[in-house]
Amino acid sequence: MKKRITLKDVARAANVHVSTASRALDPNTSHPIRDELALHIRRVSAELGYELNAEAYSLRTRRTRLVGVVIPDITDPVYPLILRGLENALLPRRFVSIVASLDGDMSREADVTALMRSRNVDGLILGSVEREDVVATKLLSQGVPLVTVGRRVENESVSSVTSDHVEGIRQALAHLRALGHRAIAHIAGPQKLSTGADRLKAFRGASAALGLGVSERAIVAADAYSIDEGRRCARELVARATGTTAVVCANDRLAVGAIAALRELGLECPRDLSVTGYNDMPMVDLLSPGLTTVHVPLVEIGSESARLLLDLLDRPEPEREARHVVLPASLVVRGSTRPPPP
Amino acid sequence: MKKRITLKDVARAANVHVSTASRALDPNTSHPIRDELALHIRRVSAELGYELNAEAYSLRTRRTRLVGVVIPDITDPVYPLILRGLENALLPRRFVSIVASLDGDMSREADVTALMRSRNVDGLILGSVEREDVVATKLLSQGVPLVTVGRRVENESVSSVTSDHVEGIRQALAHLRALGHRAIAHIAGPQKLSTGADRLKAFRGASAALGLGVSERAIVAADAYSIDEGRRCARELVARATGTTAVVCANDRLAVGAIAALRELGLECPRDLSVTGYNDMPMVDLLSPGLTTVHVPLVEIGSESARLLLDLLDRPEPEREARHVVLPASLVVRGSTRPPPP
DNA sequence: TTGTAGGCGTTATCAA
DNA sequence: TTGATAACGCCTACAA
Repeated sequence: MKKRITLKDVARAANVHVSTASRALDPNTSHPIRDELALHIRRVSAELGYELNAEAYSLRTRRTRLVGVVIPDITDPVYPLILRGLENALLPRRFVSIVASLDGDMSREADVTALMRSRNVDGLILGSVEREDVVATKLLSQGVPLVTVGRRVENESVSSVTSDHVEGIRQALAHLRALGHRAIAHIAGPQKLSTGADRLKAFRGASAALGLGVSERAIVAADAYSIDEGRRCARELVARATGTTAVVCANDRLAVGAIAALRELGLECPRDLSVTGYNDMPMVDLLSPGLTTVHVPLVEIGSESARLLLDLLDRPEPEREARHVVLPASLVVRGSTRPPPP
Repeated sequence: MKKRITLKDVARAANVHVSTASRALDPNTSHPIRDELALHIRRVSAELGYELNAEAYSLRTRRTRLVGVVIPDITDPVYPLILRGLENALLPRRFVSIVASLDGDMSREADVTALMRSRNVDGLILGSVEREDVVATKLLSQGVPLVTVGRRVENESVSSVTSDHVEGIRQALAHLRALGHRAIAHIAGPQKLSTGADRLKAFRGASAALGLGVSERAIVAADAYSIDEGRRCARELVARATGTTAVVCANDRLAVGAIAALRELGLECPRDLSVTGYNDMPMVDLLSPGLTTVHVPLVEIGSESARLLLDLLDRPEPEREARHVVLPASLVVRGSTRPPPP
């Protein structure tokens, strides 16, 4: 590995002092430099192929242009899309992310964020938070710039980007009702998570608004957004909510598990029971039946959360008010829903 | 944000000089320090909650404990698993990765690796390389520690971790042959990629070994590992390779696309045609029919490649010979294969 | 066995 | 408008 060009090399080649070179290369500080000279220095720098040394810069300025990203489970297909959005927004600003997946083990949250802090990340994007999240709360109190993505914490002073659960769930219910369904069950997400709670609340609200009675026994909450939990909840529903003709699931994985469990019980979707999901994750259009689900702009959710964080970082500490962005969600109808059996 | 504890703080609190503190905290250099004193310093350090400043350390030692990872497309479900393996191997060594997805645009490879180099990554893990990869070749010549994952470059001096294509494809063909198939086609991967070329070669080899004639018109190569290309290739096969009863695909996405295209043409898999994939990516077991495919230990491929890179980094420059790890692959039979129609 | 001093590459402050 | 100098936090000869 050849020795890298440093600022000193550029300065020497341009016959100026390093401090002058430093200023000339940073648009923010190049004002005092004679235009002609600045141009010369920049040219020399380019010729030599000079590149700013990231560590030296960070050591001096205490900015790393590094953001930490924590997600619950990278094998959940929604996260690759969110990550893509993040990158799209981060790279043009020359920020880089270090990503950690908790792989379903929330107890790792503290360790992982500690590791990121030890790397002096400028800010954190958290996709793994619970509604009451001790780690997030502590980070906030320590003044770490924070944005949650996909989920919220109850504390309103943490910025967030989510989808419009109220509208998404409303559309799912309205669609089912229009098909003729009246007894509609809900497989809710974990109530520790804002998504689980928000969608359940949306389910109750929309049911009432559509004149659908909600029986408490037609609601069962999953412990995790997994296919297995979807299976379990579907079995429970079948056992205790007879007469149900449709089930709105809080998430695609729950829906996929539910459909599989129904099949194992001899019930065919959509013939016997209609099922909807949430997220429109990749591949659900290829299943048989294709999943009717609430489409969420996952890539935009990612890029928006990065933008929110960059915004925070651009602002001086006192002006860092939290913002809450809600992106539109809308139903996409496929094969897993149809009118109820006669 | 409170001021962080520095080594100087620890030294002051422990009544020693910073150099002593530095030595005491690094197991490699603590030999000269009096055991008792070293212990004391470590205790003080822990009490104060001292953490090494990553940038200062890197600036001084030219090591960042950062590795760059380049993958072709993060929305391809095989990569999240590979990334998980990478993390598993990297985190215990306190290495962190910065990941970039090319999103199918190979021309970004140079920029992305340049960005990573500008961040002074200790090494690179490349999942996106072509067989003749100019970027990889240049990086190698610059002495950058390099490992390719999932794919190889022709240049043998770049370490790689791949699956056993020969055995995987052989098992797929043997299975089809045992079911009674004789006219077996191949949807090959892009021939620019080692996986595409290796699996095609394996297909020819195994066909010969099993006494199956290979008609050249029963082989069509995709331009990318995408569902759409799978569609296109399947249509082409149907048009020109009549009599085919089974098709071995170089990749699951190609297989998924092929099955969809067949259905659009009124051919049902597996009734009319059997199809196999490669990778056993998530969700292919949930499709109808479930995909018979070659299972590849993706997580292990990831962790092994990280281990290979860490190994390189542990070695002094001259001793850095390349290694090529091949992990076992084996067929998992599901619903997409059955005996040919009579 | 411990302390001293210099420097990694950069930016910020102060003089000129 | 430019230059000199110190400092960011750490490691490592070299000296003691």
